[in-house]
Amino acid sequence: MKTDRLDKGVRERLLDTAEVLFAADGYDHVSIRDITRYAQCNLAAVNYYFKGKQGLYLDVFRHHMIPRARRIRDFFWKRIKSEKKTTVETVVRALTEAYMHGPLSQEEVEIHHKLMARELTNPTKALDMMVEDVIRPFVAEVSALLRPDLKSISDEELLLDVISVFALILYFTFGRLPISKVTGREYTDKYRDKLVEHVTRFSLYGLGCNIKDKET
Amino acid sequence: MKTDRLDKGVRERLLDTAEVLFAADGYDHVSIRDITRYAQCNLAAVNYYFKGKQGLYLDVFRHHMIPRARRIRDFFWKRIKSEKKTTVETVVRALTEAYMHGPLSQEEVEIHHKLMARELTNPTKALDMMVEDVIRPFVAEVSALLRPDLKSISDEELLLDVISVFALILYFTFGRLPISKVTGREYTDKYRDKLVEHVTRFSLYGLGCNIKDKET
DNA sequence: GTCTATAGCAGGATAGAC
DNA sequence: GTCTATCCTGCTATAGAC
Repeated sequence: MKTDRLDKGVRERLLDTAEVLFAADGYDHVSIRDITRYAQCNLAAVNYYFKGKQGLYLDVFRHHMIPRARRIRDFFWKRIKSEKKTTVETVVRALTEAYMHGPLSQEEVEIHHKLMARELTNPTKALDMMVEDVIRPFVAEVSALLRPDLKSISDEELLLDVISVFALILYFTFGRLPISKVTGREYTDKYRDKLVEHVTRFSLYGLGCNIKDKET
Repeated sequence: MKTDRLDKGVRERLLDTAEVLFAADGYDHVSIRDITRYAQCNLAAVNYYFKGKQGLYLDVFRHHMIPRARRIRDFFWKRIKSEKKTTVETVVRALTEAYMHGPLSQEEVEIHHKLMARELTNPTKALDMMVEDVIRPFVAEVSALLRPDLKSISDEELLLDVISVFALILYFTFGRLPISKVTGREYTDKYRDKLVEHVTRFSLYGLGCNIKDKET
């Protein structure tokens, strides 16, 4: 995200900068004075382009967050379609890796989840957008994929199962802070690999399936 | 928490009120003007008793959050000690119910998790206090309880397993908002029972153990 | 101990020059 | 389209009367 180059146009620079700052410090702690200073443009530009701070915030979701979430989804689907056969294991693994080793840079993952986490605790219109445009459809698609292999459970149970898998993935991705505090381990690349394995295994067992042994 | 009665003393009223308001709207959105108005005391009282807004916030954690978390822990232990034999199932179930059907009123659960969720995304000194005083010891205790039944895995795996169980419990407790949006169901008592069953089952399977059938 | 009044600052928004 | 200057509101914190 260090692409706030001056050749990008004020509008884009504002979106880039605002996203980084909002993620880092939260909506309230960031002033439009901060944003315009970092974006190297004038204070009034925010009002000119986005009709105010709130408008800028929503446009960050419209133009960055939603497309980025779609990239995770596309990555997942490409993976699924490349498999000969979709089993519970391939689905869960593809999902975990789409988040943890997917199309997003580490920096983007960080930003994305910080903003999402903030929305969960301070819900605004942006959360509704994410739920409607990305989360709900994605959950539905994953549920449909798993349906054939989990015949014995109800639709409602299936939904809760899928949510649980997402919960684990999200928790281990965005909860790095307390997790690091409790485990005493930094999120190095190596540790992230370990977490991917852990989440995949735990989810698979959780779904009631046995995972085939697989060299890590 | 509607116990902000005038006979409680200004100090206690301020702690009660501040907790409710901070949980509902977040530290930044709540002014000491709001707090003192609701607590029916003077604006200057916050500075007099707590040396400022931040001091009040930290004292909410010291005097409400930490003791409350300890109550969950105590509830869990009482339950464990009443069992003839501690199995993985009894531990997981006791843990889930301590959070979801435990010693806290629904209102307290709400407040507690909102404040914790806010700390996770906006970490302050309060999070360190919670981790050191409550979370880390509790995780260690649960790990020790499970150790005998999960001999085959390393300490590190065990820790991740325990964190995963907590992750599910916390997600389904504090993540009610997006979950309701996705499932389209309100968190009624009946639905909460269902969630307890789901979390317990998913965790047990996740830990690699088979759950005995049990009438729901 | 409790209150009023106010200092002192920072923020969002906007009017209007260029 | 871009910028400066400014308005207005709201905040925390404190000084000092009672």
